[in-house]
Amino acid sequence: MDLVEKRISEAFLELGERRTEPRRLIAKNLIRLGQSGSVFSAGELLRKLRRTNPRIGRATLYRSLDKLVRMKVLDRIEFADGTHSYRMCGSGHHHHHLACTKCHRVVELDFCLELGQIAAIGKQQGFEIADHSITLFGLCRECRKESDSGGQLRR
Amino acid sequence: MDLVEKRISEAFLELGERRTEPRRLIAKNLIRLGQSGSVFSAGELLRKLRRTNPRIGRATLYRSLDKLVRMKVLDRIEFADGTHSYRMCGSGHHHHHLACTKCHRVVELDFCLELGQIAAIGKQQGFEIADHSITLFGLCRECRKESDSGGQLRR
DNA sequence: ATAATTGCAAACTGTTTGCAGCACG
DNA sequence: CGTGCTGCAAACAGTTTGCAATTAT
Repeated sequence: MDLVEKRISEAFLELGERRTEPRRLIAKNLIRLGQSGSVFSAGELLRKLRRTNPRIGRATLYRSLDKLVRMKVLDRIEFADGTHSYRMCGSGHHHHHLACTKCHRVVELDFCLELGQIAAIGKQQGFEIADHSITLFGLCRECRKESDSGGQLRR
Repeated sequence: MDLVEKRISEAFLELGERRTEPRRLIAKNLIRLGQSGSVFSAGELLRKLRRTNPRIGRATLYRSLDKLVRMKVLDRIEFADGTHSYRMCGSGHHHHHLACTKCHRVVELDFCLELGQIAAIGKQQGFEIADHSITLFGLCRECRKESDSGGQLRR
């Protein structure tokens, strides 16, 4: 928790500089969101921030999110339908995601491709591979239950 | 080539029904795009369609693209920056992508995760996993050359 | 001081919707 | 002929930009 807090402020420091009020507020909220493992959209977070500080600017938030994603403190998860959400990285290290296509719940996964595999593909295709993303899609336990018990409407 | 043509018209048939002029035009263009392996955005394709038929509607194209993606005739590739492009599937079967972060060139890859691995994760997390996507990101040969020879500006 | 950062409003991009009329079968 | 499909225009969501005012250092 203090770890995350530190990573956030460091991230802000590293690119921008100043320790400002809006950034503090954003950090505070992200830390809480990190602890609960929540998945959220920019809009949702903005609404939440504005409950505390109604005058916080949309652009300010977007600028911060960008920064934090680039610093890999924040994950941006792309869903199959083209939408995306944010989520604090639970761990500092490389990982992938398992996402529920119905409720957009997201689980962090530790598994990965083998490095040799990636290297081989890179060489074969003449690409210098810098990164990769793996996302598994499906229904989570809860959403599965709901669909099981009789489709959209029960009688 | 006739394979693809067939898959496109079948896809149109399967969901919608009618063999209409705009759909024919879209199919024709997609076949060509499939042959050249090009990656394109909805907007680009719309512009191209309108060179032949300036009155073709934006919505018509979007509706068709949706359909074709759902039928897996067309791939929608999500880039790390949140944008996406389309590309005809070169092969009918399951595959993944390697994308250039600079020019958005895309290569189709045959490799995949092991089924056992996916099953294990699903069981462990209580998810019913239905699908997954893997995208490798990096610089393609051409873009690598450009960046090598002296950053943004040479003297 | 002074440069970074902010809030605001307007602009923008890409996509979706509602609907009257057209045209496929 | 009837209904599915189309083109249009307007609406929409999410994000970005330009800028004058504000604020951290």
